[in-house]
Amino acid sequence: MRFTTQAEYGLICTLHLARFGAAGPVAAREMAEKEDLPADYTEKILRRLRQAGIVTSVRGVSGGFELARDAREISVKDVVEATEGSTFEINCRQHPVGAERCDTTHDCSIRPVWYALRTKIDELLDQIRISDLLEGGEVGVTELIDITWQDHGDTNLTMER
Amino acid sequence: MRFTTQAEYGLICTLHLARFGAAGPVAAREMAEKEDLPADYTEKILRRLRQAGIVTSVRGVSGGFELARDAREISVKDVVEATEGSTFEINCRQHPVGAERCDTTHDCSIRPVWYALRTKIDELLDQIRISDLLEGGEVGVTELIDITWQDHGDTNLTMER
DNA sequence: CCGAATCTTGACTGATTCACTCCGGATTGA
DNA sequence: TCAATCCGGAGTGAATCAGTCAAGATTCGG
Repeated sequence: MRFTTQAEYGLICTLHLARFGAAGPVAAREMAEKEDLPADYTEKILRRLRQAGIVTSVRGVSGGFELARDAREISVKDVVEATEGSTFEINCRQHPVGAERCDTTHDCSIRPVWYALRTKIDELLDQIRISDLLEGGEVGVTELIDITWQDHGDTNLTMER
Repeated sequence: MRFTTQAEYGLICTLHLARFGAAGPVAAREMAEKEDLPADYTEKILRRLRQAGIVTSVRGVSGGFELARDAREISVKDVVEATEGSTFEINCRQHPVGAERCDTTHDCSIRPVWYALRTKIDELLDQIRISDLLEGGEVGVTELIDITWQDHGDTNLTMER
């Protein structure tokens, strides 16, 4: 199981706009060149990000793309869902293993595993914002996530231990 | 992102053996028929489970497959890794987005996200054992996982709250 | 108002993966 | 010996992936 290049490119583009987009819209071609990504494909990804409301586009000569909102308000989950369509797909619906077995009326002890997994994945990806990836580099982000995911919303937990 | 049918079939087969395998080895064809799975494909999956040491096989006329160890000692992660090869693949190695960018010497703030996600996924799938899926049905398993995943190994936490 | 730069949409394509099937063989019990 | 089973690997059609390409719409500078 893996994410396709679209999620990766989507994050790279969003991150690029968060870094360099303050001065005004960045052209897709320029972004692709700077990030060393295939130009036409980059345009396609940016289109998806726009359709999802993550970036806005300006047409015309000095047009390009900008973040639609603050980087703190854009999660990795937003970008992944925009580019891949979903974070973790439950097979029961789109790729059922036999119509009967995967019907919701049929009792299946495996199904809760996939739902739990999806919840877990979404929780993590939703916690991580584009702003978190902007500074601190790889080491900084690693430390940040380490803290974040031991938290689960109970802020006293770490201190009490 | 999703798991292929192999993970699903792998779980179904392992679960089948946990349920009905006590009396002796179950033939692949018989299992496929009872579980309504494609016969040849089922054999292939069982082969992978055997190669991973999850099941053992007995050849000859009344041969078949049995669990290699107690169902409590087999996690969903074991089965997924056996059938799919891995739980969550980090693209940086197998599907790098440009050799330079994904080189380990290059600082990449996105990489920690994928590593954190893999850790999360593995944690959950490792906690859930085949024995957990045997009884209680879909509702029972859902409740069990709900409890399990709020635990994170700190057993006092739930009580103290 | 023309043309260059840009975004927009959708069709198209080669490579890979998925979800199987098929076949020839090895092993074992009756 | 023979039938039932497992074993290993090759083969196959369909879907998905990772892009490309072409034709059009929009905007700005001159």
